[in-house]
Amino acid sequence: MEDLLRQQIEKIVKLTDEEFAFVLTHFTQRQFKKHQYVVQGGNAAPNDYFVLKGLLKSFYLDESGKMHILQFAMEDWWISDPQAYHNKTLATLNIDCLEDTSTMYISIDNREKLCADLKKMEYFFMKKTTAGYIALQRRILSLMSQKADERYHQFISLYPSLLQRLPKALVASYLGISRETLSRISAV
Amino acid sequence: MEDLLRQQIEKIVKLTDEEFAFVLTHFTQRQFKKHQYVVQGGNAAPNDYFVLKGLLKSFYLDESGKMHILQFAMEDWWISDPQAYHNKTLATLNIDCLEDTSTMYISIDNREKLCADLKKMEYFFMKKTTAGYIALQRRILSLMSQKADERYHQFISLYPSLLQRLPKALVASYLGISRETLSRISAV
DNA sequence: AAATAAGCGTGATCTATATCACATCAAACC
DNA sequence: GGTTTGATGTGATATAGATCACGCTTATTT
Repeated sequence: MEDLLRQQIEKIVKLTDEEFAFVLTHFTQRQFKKHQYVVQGGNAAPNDYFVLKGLLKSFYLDESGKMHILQFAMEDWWISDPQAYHNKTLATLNIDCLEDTSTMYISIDNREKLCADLKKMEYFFMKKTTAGYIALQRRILSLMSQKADERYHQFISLYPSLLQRLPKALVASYLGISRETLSRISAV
Repeated sequence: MEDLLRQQIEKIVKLTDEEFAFVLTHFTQRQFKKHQYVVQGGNAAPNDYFVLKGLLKSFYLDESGKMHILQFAMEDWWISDPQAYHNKTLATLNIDCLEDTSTMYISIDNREKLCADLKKMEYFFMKKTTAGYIALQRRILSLMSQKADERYHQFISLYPSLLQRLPKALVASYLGISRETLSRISAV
């Protein structure tokens, strides 16, 4: 099962069995059930979760109580409150499970140790973060330059498998539109 | 003048004079004039620019020709087309100068060499990228959860000095609102 | 098996913001 | 020094999308 993690890392840096075993000592496994919270706003959130199985969402609740979804994470994806994680502050985001979920997480302290001791892993995280940065920039452009229907169609073509596991209302929230408007958009 | 760069790096990692001299060998200085393009969509964009003096913007032109500003960069900031830079692909963004500008840039190849030879610098870039990721996530939330006037007021309090150097129409484009709407928002 | 909640669609209405159209003033340029 | 260009404000109008309100169906829960 940890193979999933190794495969992902090895897409970027090659590891010996010993090195991967060493990497693994920095991770902890943890299971969650559907509806269970992984991170709650106001609490510490010192872990970054790699998803082995299942589906989660991270979201922000604004002053009026409206939910805004920042990210989904399914198999082979990572999820955290990055600000709380890297700056060791309290979470402003929430993360909960849309399905029963199995994860491996690494604490920020373990990550810092791992990067110090195995520079390959620092390189891996660098690549991962850079790719994430580029994806976020694309999402900003999409929010600024595209209409609701264009964003929905882009989502459909970008994440067809994810779409099938999500209620439409959550997709709408991720895209920054109301569920009623999304419901009126033709899927094709 | 390179002091500005050294100061920024040393906020995160300490460098000896020799190390900084070595870092500097990976950078090149370049001046640009107001209105001059630094990166043009469709061309290669293999450099990341650190601003010593001046002001630039990066922007995307959508199919209808409308401009969407992703970023400004003034003294002590960095600017590039991250996707073109890291993936060594052609630029989809444009970068031009709002004032006469003086920069130091590092090519992606030099950056890779520098990170390989001086791990401290890999750590520095890691921190910088992570901070950027967090900032982009905040901007996404702001676009999704805040009204035009709230975003404008947040911009004013976040970047008061930048505001004074920018025409309002560019601020509006950065915030994802029309210049007319921004003009109708009271500044206080 | 009944009861409650979640998911989805759809009509009616409202509203924030875009768009179009000018006018004014300052700045840059020939 | 006169002229084009850029920057800003503001009225009038249009519209994408939000919000409110309802019904129907399918899952969960007890």
